[in-house]
Amino acid sequence: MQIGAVARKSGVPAKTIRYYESVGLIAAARREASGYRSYGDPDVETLRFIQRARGLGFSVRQVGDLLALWQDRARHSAQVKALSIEHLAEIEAKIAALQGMRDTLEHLIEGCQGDDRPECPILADLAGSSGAETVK
Amino acid sequence: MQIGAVARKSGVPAKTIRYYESVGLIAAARREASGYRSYGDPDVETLRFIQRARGLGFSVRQVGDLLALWQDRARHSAQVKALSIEHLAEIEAKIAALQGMRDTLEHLIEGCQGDDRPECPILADLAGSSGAETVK
DNA sequence: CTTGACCTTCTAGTAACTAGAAGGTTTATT
DNA sequence: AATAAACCTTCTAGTTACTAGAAGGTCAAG
Repeated sequence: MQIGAVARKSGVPAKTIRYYESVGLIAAARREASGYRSYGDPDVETLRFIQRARGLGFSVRQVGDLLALWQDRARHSAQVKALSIEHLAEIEAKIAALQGMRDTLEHLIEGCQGDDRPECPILADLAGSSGAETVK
Repeated sequence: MQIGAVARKSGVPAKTIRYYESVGLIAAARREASGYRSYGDPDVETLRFIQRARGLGFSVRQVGDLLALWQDRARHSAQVKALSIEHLAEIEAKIAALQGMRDTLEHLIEGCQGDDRPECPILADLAGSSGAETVK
């Protein structure tokens, strides 16, 4: 299989596959006589695994760790769980930060007339007019 | 005031102030005979404004727009409101995406024993074992 | 023998900084 | 005067995870 076919089957763009190879997330592919990369079905599986893990927000580095565990028959599920819990915490922190922004923003937007006059509590807040503070 | 003082007063690191200048978010500062950048109190206010807007998640580009509106006496609050609503939508989209990840991840983590055995529903899911799907 | 669909590598751009290097200026102290 | 400490300057490069584009090689069909 050439890279285009793997890309179609896995859903990972060919450019991204080359990128993953370049950063060492996946092993360098065998080459055909032409110099074209050559893949097999297991490679498609690997790319799908990567795709899903990335979809859950794991960083490429974390995906590398997961991949290693996946391919390690002697792994302990505790390792996978620990990695996942760590990532979950990061996600929750991001959610909390975004919710803080959302709440403040919603509040400010509500207070803004949104007409052709210049008065605007959003700008007033950003300017530091002591009003509703930009989240603590 | 030199850049270090403004940095302390505004809370924006000197390097970041230079960066903001380099990308045109703030005007190039006047220079002292020495070549050092020179600032006044209004500059501190501007940087605080930027700081707060960034804290609400506005992109540097958006902050530039907000800054322009802030300094425009003829602005319409509707413009500010529109920009903010747009940004709020982006934030909510991010929150939703992260919540999807969190829910899936939580579910998978719950199902994982986390012991010294290799069986792991997290890896199984990533491998595409049809189980709990990686969010729809 | 040319067209089209593939493939290759390499460079650079994206967002928003941050770190570090190499070196100039100012102020205080010896 | 010399020197040290604390500032400041510019420039380069690294961070994350790709993506776009350029220039060019390969292969099958017409």
